[in-house]
Amino acid sequence: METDDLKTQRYEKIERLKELGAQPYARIYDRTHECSDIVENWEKLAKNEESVSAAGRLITIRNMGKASFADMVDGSGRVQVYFKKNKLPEGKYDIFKLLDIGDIIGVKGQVFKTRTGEITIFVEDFSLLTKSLRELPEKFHGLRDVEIRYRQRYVDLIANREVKKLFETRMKIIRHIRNFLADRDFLEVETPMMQSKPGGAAARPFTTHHNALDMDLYMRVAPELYLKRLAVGGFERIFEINRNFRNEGVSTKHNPEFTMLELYQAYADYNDMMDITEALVADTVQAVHGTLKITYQDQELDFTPPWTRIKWFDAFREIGGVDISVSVTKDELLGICEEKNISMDTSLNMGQIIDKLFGLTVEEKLVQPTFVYDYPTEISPLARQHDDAPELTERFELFVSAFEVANAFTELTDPTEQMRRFEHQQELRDAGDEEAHEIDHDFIRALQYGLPPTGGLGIGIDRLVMLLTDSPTIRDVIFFPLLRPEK
RNA sequence: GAGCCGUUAGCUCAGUUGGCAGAGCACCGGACUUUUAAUCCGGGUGUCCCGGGUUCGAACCCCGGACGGCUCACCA
Repeated sequence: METDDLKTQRYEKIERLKELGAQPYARIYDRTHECSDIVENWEKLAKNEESVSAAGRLITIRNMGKASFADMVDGSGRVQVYFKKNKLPEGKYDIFKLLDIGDIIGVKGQVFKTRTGEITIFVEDFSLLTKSLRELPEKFHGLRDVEIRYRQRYVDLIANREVKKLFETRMKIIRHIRNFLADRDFLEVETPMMQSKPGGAAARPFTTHHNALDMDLYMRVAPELYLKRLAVGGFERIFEINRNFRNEGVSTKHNPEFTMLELYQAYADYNDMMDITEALVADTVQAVHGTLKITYQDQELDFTPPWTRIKWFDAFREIGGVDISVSVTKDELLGICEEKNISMDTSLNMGQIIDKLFGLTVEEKLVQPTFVYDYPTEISPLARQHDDAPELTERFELFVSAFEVANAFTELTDPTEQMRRFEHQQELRDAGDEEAHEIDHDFIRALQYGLPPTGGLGIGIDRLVMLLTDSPTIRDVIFFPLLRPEK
């Protein structure tokens, strides 16, 4: 046999099937049960001698001459099917013999239990519904090659059932979060993904172009500034779960497009945001695992509230071993880096250095859920400063297993102060910090109409899903992670 | 963007000192009417990622490239 030709073989089989009266690509099939229903309710079904119909993909075939067993899976699970030549309509067994692993079929028959105890459909009649032209990966080892798994996720989902389960968990987590927020009277809204001015986070955007209007547009790096505009408009409890796009590195924790929850609550502050974060995450962990203690990459994580809350400068000193105050100078910081053998790009600005140093000395040690709060104003351009300490903001981040999961603050509502912050950002930008904010005059205008005191929260959904599914890389929780094109 | 590692049959993987390209599953042919990674007999289906080089001879050694993974950098 020539090589090319599994597909050739299968095209030939299609012709033979057609000659035998089978349609290789059927329109529809009426099912009475899903596979798992049949397995769960088999006693009743067998006793009543009910004829059931089910459909699914053949994943194994054990041929024994004039009879054969096969396993069939549908969206619910797996069931065994039994084809016996003299129980099928005349000539139908010849059609069965032309079926391959990977084909999708519909079967009709009675349920019974084999002498080895396997619940099985005794097929009285069946139809080919969709012929498969490609071989599925080997049944025993499954599909391991991560490149094929990510590029051809459809094969991964067929070959590795636990991958399908993982994504089902992802969807359940998101649904759970939506329900949690709906129960608390939050409305889900949608704001622009394409923005003429990207804002709301310190990140480099993707650029695109609108032809008819001949204008450059940016894929959003965050919905924040639009959501706050809606808060100005009178929406007191809103959230958005949607994609953000950042034109930055790809890693086990970063994909260029990722899913973010942002929520805003009027007449609330960052303490309320800590409470809602704790409740939302703990509730979701409980819903997925039935417990608040889970394992992530061999680490025990305990989500039982209350979680540790530590001030940013206290964390820096107690956990990072960096004893500084908010009046620290750039030279002092660089001295500390040298002392600690941390290589630091000296051209970075003050905020970038202090943020990076915090990341390197503190974050990696925050394994159990920990709120770090009261961030420097320098690195928090959209957060409200403390009344009695304007160099600090009412902002926190949540860390779990050494990575950031949430970021929240009491929103800055004073348009004059916001303008000052934007102007400072613009200076940083002019000095070479490409991630610093541009001035958004319309956002200032919105604040001038009056944003009520508001608390805001962002949670990285992909990272939360990683934690709850014990996934070592973000690519495992995104159906189609970004890869370079093939060939 | 940098360093390290990987790429061999549809899939999972071996491949000796540089000397005819291998196994299991899948697939094809045959046997088998309750199997469970069914079993038994027969069959190897290949651009060894790509392009150069060294050599009598390269999957193997050297150079360049592609894609992927990990670590770092950047970030969430």
